Amino acid sequence: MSRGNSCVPDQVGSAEACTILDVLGRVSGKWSIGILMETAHGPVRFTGLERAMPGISRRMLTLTLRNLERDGLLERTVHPTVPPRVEYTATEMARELYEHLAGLTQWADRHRTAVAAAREAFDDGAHR
Amino acid sequence: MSRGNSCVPDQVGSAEACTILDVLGRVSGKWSIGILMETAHGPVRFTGLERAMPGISRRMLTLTLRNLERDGLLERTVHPTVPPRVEYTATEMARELYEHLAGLTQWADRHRTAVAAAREAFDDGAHR
DNA sequence: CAGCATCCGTCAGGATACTG
DNA sequence: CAGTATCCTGACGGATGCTG
Repeated sequence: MSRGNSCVPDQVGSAEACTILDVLGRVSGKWSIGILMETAHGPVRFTGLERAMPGISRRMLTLTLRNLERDGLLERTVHPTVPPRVEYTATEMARELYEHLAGLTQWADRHRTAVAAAREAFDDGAHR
Repeated sequence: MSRGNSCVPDQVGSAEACTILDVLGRVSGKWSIGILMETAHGPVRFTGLERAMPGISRRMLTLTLRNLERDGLLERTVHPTVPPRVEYTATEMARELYEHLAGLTQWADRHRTAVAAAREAFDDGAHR
């Protein structure tokens, strides 16, 4: 999903589609949602997040945190101690967003078997 | 977003995060949502979709249609006439999904200015 | 501890030509 | 008309080493 989407307006229903794409772009990264979930219930430190998201690289953790902070979804608090201590917390806005995402989860749960069946049927009939 | 996500289970809240990522993966493509909107209210032909989505390439139109069909979100009907005539319609499942996506649009609308402000503040303080 | 810099592989997606 | 087949580019994301 490209950031900086300029959303050209001469398209049927584009305004709505672009808005959705815009917000999806904010959370469709591989780690964004996990981090939002992790920070939803209070401050978490950098290392804490690293442990909570097995497999994430330092680079991606930093990048994802920066993007979420930039959009106002995460609050970053630096305690000027030594060693440094940085805490991340999801903003109210982010928690609201998560509520809507939960709606998608419910949809997925309801139609899980239907989707699986459709896939099987499709992949099945394909190579024949 | 990688398809075929195996969703390793030894992660905090991973089940939920994976479910969301899974459904997001289905619609976070550049054209998926636009096509779902276009086909939500009745059958549309290939060329019709091509016209309705300015900028899309034949390749991406075909790929997106195939993926949506594979997941059971689109129904593909071939009329064996000459010239060929193929029609696509969103399934009931897809229309339900779109309802939930609309929730995201509302969130975006409510927080549009807040997000813009956060970005400006962030980008502003960055190079100083 | 909490990062930034660098290199590199993979893949979504664009452009274009060809076909049943 | 409705695709398939190639080629190509850029963005996303992984691995690793260095630092205030």
